[in-house]
Amino acid sequence: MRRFRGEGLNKVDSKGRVSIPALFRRVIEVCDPAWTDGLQPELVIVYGDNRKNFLECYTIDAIDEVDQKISDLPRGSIQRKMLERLFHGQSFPTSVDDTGRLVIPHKLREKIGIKAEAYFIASGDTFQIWNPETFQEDQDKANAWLQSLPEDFDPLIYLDASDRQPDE
Amino acid sequence: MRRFRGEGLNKVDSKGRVSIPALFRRVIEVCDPAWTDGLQPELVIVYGDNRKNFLECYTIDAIDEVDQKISDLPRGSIQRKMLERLFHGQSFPTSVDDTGRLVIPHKLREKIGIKAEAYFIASGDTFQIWNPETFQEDQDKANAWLQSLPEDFDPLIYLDASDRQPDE
DNA sequence: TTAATTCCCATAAATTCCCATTTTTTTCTT
DNA sequence: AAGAAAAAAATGGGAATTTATGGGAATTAA
Repeated sequence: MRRFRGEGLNKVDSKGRVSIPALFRRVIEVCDPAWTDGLQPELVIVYGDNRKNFLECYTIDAIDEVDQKISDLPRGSIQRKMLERLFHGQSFPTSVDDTGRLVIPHKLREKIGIKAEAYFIASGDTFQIWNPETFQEDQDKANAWLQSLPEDFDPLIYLDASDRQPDE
Repeated sequence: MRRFRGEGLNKVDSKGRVSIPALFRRVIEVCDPAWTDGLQPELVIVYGDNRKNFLECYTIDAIDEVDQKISDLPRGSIQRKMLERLFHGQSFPTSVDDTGRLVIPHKLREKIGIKAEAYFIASGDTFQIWNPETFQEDQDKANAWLQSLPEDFDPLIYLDASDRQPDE
């Protein structure tokens, strides 16, 4: 399973069109089982979690995996209802056009405050679309936190945490 | 099997006509075995569960699946009787007209309190029609619940629950 | 025969498609 | 290693199509 990597800043035109970073397009293509050369690879934009001020973009493979897990949850459970609303309701299926662009609907642009430019950043098997200023603020916070750590602290130490039990 | 995805808010006119979000129409078409280009694709509105304040719309494929399961239940059982009443009796078969609209009968509009606008939201292999205000109230509750969770809580964590055994 | 429903047509706005140009990156050649 | 040529990526604009919506005539039902 290919993963997204990298970041990018592109212009958004008056129709809401924006180029997807070329590296991302390769991943979107490979992760759409129905895609073949010449077709427009599909993806799904999830936007419903109002605690997040960015759009989360899923490949078809990634969203299929989520859908499968949702359908494994008990019918009628509150968790299932919430996740169905978020991933089935508050999401937007779309595709990459033949010039490598995506159309972000007006409503979604408004939601995250995108005007003339959109910032893209990889996040594992999804990527995020931010208003550049909003992202910068978030990044500043992250940097401040890093600054607060000891000079020789290595963030990689966190990786080992996943080997341990929760109460360790 | 295609699934519904997305949401939409459309006007209801004095005749009860309302446009179905275009993305939903594609799914309704594909999931009607009898449909072919030019025909009006069919669907079924289920409205009998009075604990729900929305209409649930089934594609032909989806309702066929439900019918099959009902007919597998023992004749005369209380379960079968209930489901037959709900899905066979308290349901309304209809079709999408050639301008992409649906007519919601007066009785059904009244039942869920629809006046000038109808809100559509996907829910897997069905979609729901709500009075916009009613949905918003429901969504406000969901949001409040999300807000009450820890800052970094990810609803996706529920998905992993399906990997575990029930008593784990 | 009134009222309700269906059918048919019209239009404005939004979206998609198609093509052209610019910019950036890569490759080739000297 | 520099510059030229080629390829790929990003961007812009207009035409064509689709969507959402409104209204009237024809048809059906009560």
